[in-house]
Amino acid sequence: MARKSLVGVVADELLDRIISGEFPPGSSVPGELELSARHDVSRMTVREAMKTLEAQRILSVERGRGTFVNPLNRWSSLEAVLRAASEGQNGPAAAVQLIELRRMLETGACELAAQRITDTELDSLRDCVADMRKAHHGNDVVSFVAADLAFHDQILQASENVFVAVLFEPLHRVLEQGRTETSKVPDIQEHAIGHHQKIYEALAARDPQQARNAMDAHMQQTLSDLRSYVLEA
Amino acid sequence: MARKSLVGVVADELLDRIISGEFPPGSSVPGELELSARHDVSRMTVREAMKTLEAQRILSVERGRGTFVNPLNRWSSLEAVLRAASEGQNGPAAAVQLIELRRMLETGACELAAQRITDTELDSLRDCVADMRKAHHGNDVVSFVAADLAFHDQILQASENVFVAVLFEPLHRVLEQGRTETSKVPDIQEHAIGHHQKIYEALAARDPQQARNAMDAHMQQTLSDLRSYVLEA
DNA sequence: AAACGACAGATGTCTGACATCTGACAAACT
DNA sequence: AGTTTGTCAGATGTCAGACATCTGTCGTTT
Repeated sequence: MARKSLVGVVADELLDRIISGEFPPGSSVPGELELSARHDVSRMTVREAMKTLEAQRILSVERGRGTFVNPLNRWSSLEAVLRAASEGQNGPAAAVQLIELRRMLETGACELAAQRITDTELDSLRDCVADMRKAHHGNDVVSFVAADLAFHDQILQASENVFVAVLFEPLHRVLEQGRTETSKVPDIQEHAIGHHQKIYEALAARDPQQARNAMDAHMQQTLSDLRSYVLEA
Repeated sequence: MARKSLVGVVADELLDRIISGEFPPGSSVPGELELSARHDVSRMTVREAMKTLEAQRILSVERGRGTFVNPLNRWSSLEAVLRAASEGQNGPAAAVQLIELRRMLETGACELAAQRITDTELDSLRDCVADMRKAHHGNDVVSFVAADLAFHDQILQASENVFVAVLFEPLHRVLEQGRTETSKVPDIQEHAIGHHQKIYEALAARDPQQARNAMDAHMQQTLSDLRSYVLEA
């Protein structure tokens, strides 16, 4: 079961203690010796755990002084920030903020893609929509989600902006599960197909503004889907 | 002078070798023993360097098999991706893509901020613009840039979206230097003041669409400033 | 031909030691 | 008194060597 390395466990536990507020930003975390005693591991293991948190800018290690917690806005790990932001009753608020972020990136990428997309990529998009239709009629949720993701991935790639793709990747992972849930509802599937179709048409027309608006409508729909899904839960 | 730790040096060198194409995505990097011999450091030092790269999803370590390079789109470090994307003659293209990304985030944040900004935050924005004017008349480039950055930071904060702030932070660092350069030109300063004024007015009116457009105009201006700056260099 | 076992090579972890940096306090010097 | 300097505790940085455990491979056995 526990397939994680000791380093990962220690890093996770330490991050949990940080997120729980035990070590607020600016304060110092216990020394390596103390942590190695607490978790019953060697000092090297603690050091490697610290290094992973330091690489994510969650901790700042200062030689001779100690190790300190950085303020949240310095963290470079979306996942860690998500964990921190979802603490307590902030889960729904964090989810909304994630969708807002996704909206910015996807609408922006879509606008760029309209100016740069190739015919081959357009064909690929058309195929994705066709796959979504087929999966919809066949009640194949897994294939539906796969085609949905492929569609958005293709647009990201067509935007020819590496950085957008990089920033979007962690979002991809985080939003994946929720997507599968909402995609189970047939009505939502139909909505999605319609929106994707319109996005495709706008891209085929190579009209940046229209592409942006089409994607924006899709995102708004997703947000409202999420709201109703979260409310009933 | 060399104030970096050995771990940092090893990690940097290894990342350089990866970026240079010596270890393409999917391939394996040399084993810990080989690297420790090459860099004349202990195995622990190499391991900690690897851990920093692994935490940034640049490497995937698989026990018993080896350590492998992830494809670029899996990397989670904007800075590392920037280094990779700027290789060779791709520097200008990467810079343009960065601005595109910044445009997405800032226009999006500005749109959100228009719906959520407080009177206190509006006052702060007004002060920033005033500071920019003062610095402009006094030929104080440093103060000008500081007020400029404070203005954008304030909007980010008013958007009340933690994730946008997190994603933007590395951009902040990367774009800082270039900003100081372009801000030296008086004409560009005047343009910036005008744009900031309009952004402020749109936010004060709490009009999301207008705020978005005002920020977008500012970003377009910045992009064209960059183009002319890059072209002449 | 399939199953098993030995083996090489890779990462995971531990132990203990020494080096070096920082901050603080006390002794020594002006 | 005020400043400098020395020393020390505590923190991180690095090293060396050892053993554990996982993976893929290659013979050997059945």
